[in-house]
Amino acid sequence: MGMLEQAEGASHRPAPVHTHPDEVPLLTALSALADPVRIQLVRELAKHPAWALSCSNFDVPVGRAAKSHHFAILRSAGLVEQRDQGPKRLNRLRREEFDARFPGLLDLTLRADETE
Amino acid sequence: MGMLEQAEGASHRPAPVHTHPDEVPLLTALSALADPVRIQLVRELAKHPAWALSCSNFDVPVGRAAKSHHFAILRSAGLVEQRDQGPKRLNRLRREEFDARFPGLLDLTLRADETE
DNA sequence: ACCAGTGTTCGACAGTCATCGTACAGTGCT
DNA sequence: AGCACTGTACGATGACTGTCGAACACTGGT
Repeated sequence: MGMLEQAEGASHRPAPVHTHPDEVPLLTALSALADPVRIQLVRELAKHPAWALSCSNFDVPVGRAAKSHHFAILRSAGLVEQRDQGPKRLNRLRREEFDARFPGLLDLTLRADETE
Repeated sequence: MGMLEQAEGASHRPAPVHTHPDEVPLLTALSALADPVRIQLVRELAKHPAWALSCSNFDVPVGRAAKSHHFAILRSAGLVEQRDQGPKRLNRLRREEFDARFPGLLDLTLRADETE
Protein backbone atom coordinates (compact mmCIF):
# COMPACT_ATOMS: atom_id res chain seq x y z
CA MET A 1 0.00 0.00 0.00
CA GLY A 2 2.02 2.88 -1.22
CA MET A 3 -0.58 4.95 -2.95
CA LEU A 4 -0.78 8.69 -3.01
CA GLU A 5 -3.72 9.03 -0.77
CA GLN A 6 -4.51 12.35 0.78
CA ALA A 7 -8.22 12.17 1.28
CA GLU A 8 -8.83 9.00 3.29
CA GLY A 9 -5.64 8.09 4.98
CA ALA A 10 -7.37 6.59 8.02
CA SER A 11 -5.67 9.06 10.31
CA HIS A 12 -5.77 7.66 13.80
CA ARG A 13 -4.72 10.96 15.17
CA PRO A 14 -7.13 13.53 16.55
CA ALA A 15 -7.28 16.53 14.28
CA PRO A 16 -6.23 19.81 15.90
CA VAL A 17 -9.10 21.86 17.29
CA HIS A 18 -9.49 25.18 15.56
CA THR A 19 -11.45 28.32 16.32
CA HIS A 20 -12.38 30.74 13.59
CA PRO A 21 -11.36 34.34 14.34
CA ASP A 22 -15.00 35.42 14.06
CA GLU A 23 -15.77 33.43 17.18
CA VAL A 24 -12.88 34.77 19.19
CA PRO A 25 -13.55 37.39 21.89
CA LEU A 26 -11.29 40.42 21.91
CA LEU A 27 -9.92 39.50 25.32
CA THR A 28 -8.83 36.10 24.04
CA ALA A 29 -7.04 37.62 21.07
CA LEU A 30 -5.22 40.17 23.19
CA SER A 31 -4.24 37.59 25.80
CA ALA A 32 -2.91 35.31 23.09
CA LEU A 33 -0.66 38.05 21.74
CA ALA A 34 0.40 39.30 25.15
CA ASP A 35 3.25 36.83 25.44
CA PRO A 36 6.81 37.19 24.14
CA VAL A 37 7.12 33.61 22.92
CA ARG A 38 3.85 33.72 21.02
CA ILE A 39 4.69 37.05 19.45
CA GLN A 40 7.93 35.51 18.25
CA LEU A 41 6.07 32.51 16.84
CA VAL A 42 3.62 34.71 14.96
CA ARG A 43 6.37 36.87 13.55
CA GLU A 44 8.47 33.97 12.37
CA LEU A 45 5.36 32.39 10.91
CA ALA A 46 4.69 35.54 8.92
CA LYS A 47 8.13 35.43 7.37
CA HIS A 48 7.48 32.18 5.55
CA PRO A 49 4.82 31.01 3.11
CA ALA A 50 1.77 29.17 4.40
CA TRP A 51 2.27 25.53 5.42
CA ALA A 52 6.02 25.94 5.14
CA LEU A 53 6.90 25.44 8.79
CA SER A 54 6.25 22.60 11.18
CA CYS A 55 6.24 23.23 14.91
CA SER A 56 9.77 21.99 15.39
CA ASN A 57 11.09 24.50 12.89
CA PHE A 58 10.49 27.41 15.22
CA ASP A 59 13.43 28.60 17.22
CA VAL A 60 12.00 29.67 20.56
CA PRO A 61 13.74 29.29 23.90
CA VAL A 62 11.28 26.77 25.34
CA GLY A 63 10.94 23.01 25.27
CA ARG A 64 8.58 21.02 23.06
CA ALA A 65 5.89 20.81 25.71
CA ALA A 66 5.65 24.56 26.16
CA LYS A 67 5.79 25.07 22.40
CA SER A 68 2.84 22.75 21.94
CA HIS A 69 0.96 24.67 24.61
CA HIS A 70 1.59 27.98 22.86
CA PHE A 71 0.38 26.63 19.53
CA ALA A 72 -2.81 25.45 21.17
CA ILE A 73 -3.43 28.97 22.45
CA LEU A 74 -2.70 30.47 19.05
CA ARG A 75 -5.17 28.03 17.49
CA SER A 76 -7.90 28.83 19.99
CA ALA A 77 -7.36 32.52 19.33
CA GLY A 78 -7.89 32.06 15.60
CA LEU A 79 -4.34 33.06 14.79
CA VAL A 80 -2.95 29.81 13.47
CA GLU A 81 -4.29 26.95 11.41
CA GLN A 82 -2.63 23.56 11.56
CA ARG A 83 -2.69 20.61 9.23
CA ASP A 84 -1.13 17.20 9.70
CA GLN A 85 1.21 15.92 7.07
CA GLY A 86 3.00 12.74 7.96
CA PRO A 87 4.40 13.00 11.45
CA LYS A 88 4.62 16.76 11.15
CA ARG A 89 2.07 19.42 11.90
CA LEU A 90 2.28 22.24 9.39
CA ASN A 91 1.26 25.77 10.32
CA ARG A 92 -0.35 28.67 8.58
CA LEU A 93 -0.96 32.19 9.84
CA ARG A 94 -4.61 33.15 9.34
CA ARG A 95 -3.80 36.59 8.02
CA GLU A 96 -6.94 37.55 6.15
CA GLU A 97 -9.48 35.99 8.50
CA PHE A 98 -7.87 37.38 11.61
CA ASP A 99 -7.42 40.80 10.09
CA ALA A 100 -11.07 40.86 9.10
CA ARG A 101 -12.06 40.18 12.70
CA PHE A 102 -9.46 42.42 14.36
CA PRO A 103 -8.34 44.97 11.76
CA GLY A 104 -4.80 46.15 12.28
CA LEU A 105 -3.96 43.97 15.22
CA LEU A 106 -1.88 41.51 13.25
CA ASP A 107 -0.11 44.26 11.33
CA LEU A 108 0.69 45.87 14.64
CA THR A 109 2.22 42.66 15.93
CA LEU A 110 4.23 42.02 12.82
CA ARG A 111 5.59 45.50 12.52
CA ALA A 112 9.12 46.08 13.70
CA ASP A 113 8.99 47.35 17.25
CA GLU A 114 11.56 50.06 17.86
CA THR A 115 10.67 50.36 21.53
CA GLU A 116 11.39 46.87 22.68
CA MET B 1 12.26 75.46 54.12
CA GLY B 2 11.35 74.23 50.69
CA MET B 3 12.91 76.13 47.90
CA LEU B 4 11.81 73.84 45.11
CA GLU B 5 8.30 75.11 45.10
CA GLN B 6 5.97 74.38 42.27
CA ALA B 7 4.34 77.25 40.50
CA GLU B 8 0.88 76.24 41.53
CA GLY B 9 -0.01 76.00 45.13
CA ALA B 10 2.26 73.65 47.06
CA SER B 11 1.00 70.17 46.27
CA HIS B 12 2.35 67.82 48.92
CA ARG B 13 1.23 64.87 46.94
CA PRO B 14 3.50 62.93 44.57
CA ALA B 15 2.44 63.51 40.99
CA PRO B 16 1.34 60.38 39.17
CA VAL B 17 4.07 58.72 37.10
CA HIS B 18 3.31 58.73 33.41
CA THR B 19 4.78 56.94 30.43
CA HIS B 20 4.43 58.32 26.95
CA PRO B 21 3.03 55.78 24.46
CA ASP B 22 6.15 56.19 22.33
CA GLU B 23 8.17 54.57 25.09
CA VAL B 24 5.81 51.68 25.62
CA PRO B 25 6.75 48.24 24.26
CA LEU B 26 4.11 46.39 22.33
CA LEU B 27 4.00 43.62 24.92
CA THR B 28 3.21 46.12 27.65
CA ALA B 29 0.37 47.65 25.67
CA LEU B 30 -1.16 44.28 24.86
CA SER B 31 -0.84 43.08 28.44
CA ALA B 32 -2.49 46.24 29.70
CA LEU B 33 -5.48 45.69 27.45
CA ALA B 34 -5.69 41.97 28.08
CA ASP B 35 -7.82 42.38 31.18
CA PRO B 36 -11.61 42.68 31.38
CA VAL B 37 -11.62 45.37 34.07
CA ARG B 38 -9.12 47.56 32.24
CA ILE B 39 -11.00 47.17 28.95
CA GLN B 40 -14.10 48.35 30.77
CA LEU B 41 -12.24 51.32 32.23
CA VAL B 42 -10.89 52.34 28.83
CA ARG B 43 -14.30 52.05 27.21
CA GLU B 44 -16.07 54.04 29.86
CA LEU B 45 -13.33 56.62 29.69
CA ALA B 46 -13.85 56.98 25.97
CA LYS B 47 -17.52 57.72 26.45
CA HIS B 48 -16.86 60.96 28.33
CA PRO B 49 -14.88 64.08 27.53
CA ALA B 50 -11.31 64.42 28.74
CA TRP B 51 -10.79 65.18 32.46
CA ALA B 52 -14.46 64.52 33.10
CA LEU B 53 -14.11 61.46 35.29
CA SER B 54 -12.30 60.84 38.52
CA CYS B 55 -11.28 57.32 39.50
CA SER B 56 -14.23 56.83 41.81
CA ASN B 57 -16.66 57.57 38.99
CA PHE B 58 -15.95 54.29 37.27
CA ASP B 59 -18.31 51.48 37.94
CA VAL B 60 -16.17 48.36 37.93
CA PRO B 61 -16.73 45.32 40.14
CA VAL B 62 -13.55 45.70 42.19
CA GLY B 63 -12.55 47.59 45.31
CA ARG B 64 -10.68 50.90 45.43
CA ALA B 65 -7.31 49.22 45.90
CA ALA B 66 -7.61 47.12 42.78
CA LYS B 67 -8.97 50.07 40.85
CA SER B 68 -5.94 52.14 41.77
CA HIS B 69 -3.71 49.28 40.66
CA HIS B 70 -5.43 49.10 37.27
CA PHE B 71 -5.03 52.83 36.71
CA ALA B 72 -1.34 52.55 37.46
CA ILE B 73 -1.03 49.89 34.77
CA LEU B 74 -2.98 51.99 32.29
CA ARG B 75 -0.69 54.92 33.02
CA SER B 76 2.47 52.89 32.54
CA ALA B 77 1.09 51.61 29.25
CA GLY B 78 0.56 55.13 27.97
CA LEU B 79 -3.19 54.73 27.83
CA VAL B 80 -4.29 57.16 30.50
CA GLU B 81 -3.12 60.52 31.74
CA GLN B 82 -4.02 61.71 35.22
CA ARG B 83 -4.12 65.10 36.82
CA ASP B 84 -4.84 66.02 40.40
CA GLN B 85 -7.58 68.46 41.14
CA GLY B 86 -8.44 68.82 44.76
CA PRO B 87 -8.77 65.45 46.38
CA LYS B 88 -9.72 63.89 43.06
CA ARG B 89 -7.58 62.48 40.32
CA LEU B 90 -9.02 63.27 36.93
CA ASN B 91 -8.46 61.01 33.96
CA ARG B 92 -7.98 61.41 30.27
CA LEU B 93 -7.66 58.79 27.56
CA ARG B 94 -4.56 59.43 25.46
CA ARG B 95 -6.34 58.81 22.19
CA GLU B 96 -4.13 60.55 19.66
CA GLU B 97 -0.79 59.71 21.21
CA PHE B 98 -1.62 56.07 21.77
CA ASP B 99 -3.12 55.69 18.33
CA ALA B 100 0.00 57.18 16.79
CA ARG B 101 2.14 54.59 18.54
CA PHE B 102 -0.23 51.62 18.06
CA PRO B 103 -2.50 52.46 15.12
CA GLY B 104 -5.87 50.81 15.36
CA LEU B 105 -5.40 49.15 18.71
CA LEU B 106 -7.49 51.63 20.63
CA ASP B 107 -10.23 51.66 18.01
CA LEU B 108 -10.27 47.90 18.20
CA THR B 109 -10.75 48.01 21.95
CA LEU B 110 -13.44 50.65 21.84
CA ARG B 111 -15.47 49.02 19.13
CA ALA B 112 -18.50 47.06 20.22
CA ASP B 113 -17.55 43.42 20.47
CA GLU B 114 -20.27 41.15 19.11
CA THR B 115 -18.47 37.98 20.10
CA GLU B 116 -18.21 38.48 23.80
C1' DA C 1 8.88 -5.18 13.96
C1' DC C 2 11.73 -2.10 15.47
C1' DC C 3 13.20 2.65 15.59
C1' DA C 4 13.88 7.69 15.02
C1' DG C 5 11.37 11.84 14.60
C1' DT C 6 7.32 14.69 15.85
C1' DG C 7 3.94 16.38 18.80
C1' DT C 8 0.56 15.94 22.78
C1' DT C 9 -0.70 15.06 27.65
C1' DC C 10 0.09 14.67 32.36
C1' DG C 11 1.75 16.12 36.97
C1' DA C 12 4.45 19.26 39.37
C1' DC C 13 6.63 23.48 40.14
C1' DA C 14 7.65 28.44 40.43
C1' DG C 15 6.43 33.00 39.20
C1' DT C 16 3.13 36.34 38.25
C1' DC C 17 -1.19 38.71 38.85
C1' DA C 18 -5.74 40.30 40.38
C1' DT C 19 -8.01 40.96 44.47
C1' DC C 20 -9.06 42.15 49.22
C1' DG C 21 -8.76 44.47 53.88
C1' DT C 22 -6.48 47.62 56.31
C1' DA C 23 -3.77 51.44 57.25
C1' DC C 24 -2.10 55.67 55.63
C1' DA C 25 -1.66 60.37 53.28
C1' DG C 26 -3.67 64.57 50.97
C1' DT C 27 -7.47 67.81 50.05
C1' DG C 28 -11.17 70.71 51.07
C1' DC C 29 -14.87 72.04 54.07
C1' DT C 30 -17.11 73.36 58.47
C1' DA D 1 -9.01 71.72 65.18
C1' DG D 2 -11.89 68.05 63.46
C1' DC D 3 -14.29 65.44 59.58
C1' DA D 4 -15.65 63.29 55.06
C1' DC D 5 -13.88 62.02 50.81
C1' DT D 6 -10.44 60.37 47.58
C1' DG D 7 -6.73 57.73 46.30
C1' DT D 8 -2.31 55.08 47.39
C1' DA D 9 0.80 51.61 49.85
C1' DC D 10 1.33 47.51 52.15
C1' DG D 11 0.84 42.60 53.21
C1' DA D 12 -1.63 38.41 52.33
C1' DT D 13 -4.06 35.26 49.58
C1' DG D 14 -6.00 32.57 45.92
C1' DA D 15 -5.94 31.81 41.06
C1' DC D 16 -3.92 31.57 36.90
C1' DT D 17 0.04 30.68 33.77
C1' DG D 18 4.36 29.50 31.65
C1' DT D 19 7.69 26.01 32.13
C1' DC D 20 9.78 21.55 32.60
C1' DG D 21 10.47 16.38 32.59
C1' DA D 22 8.67 12.23 31.56
C1' DA D 23 5.40 9.25 29.53
C1' DC D 24 2.57 8.41 25.70
C1' DA D 25 0.81 8.15 20.68
C1' DC D 26 1.27 8.47 15.83
C1' DT D 27 3.93 8.43 11.26
C1' DG D 28 7.18 6.89 8.10
C1' DG D 29 11.17 4.49 6.98
C1' DT D 30 14.73 0.66 7.72
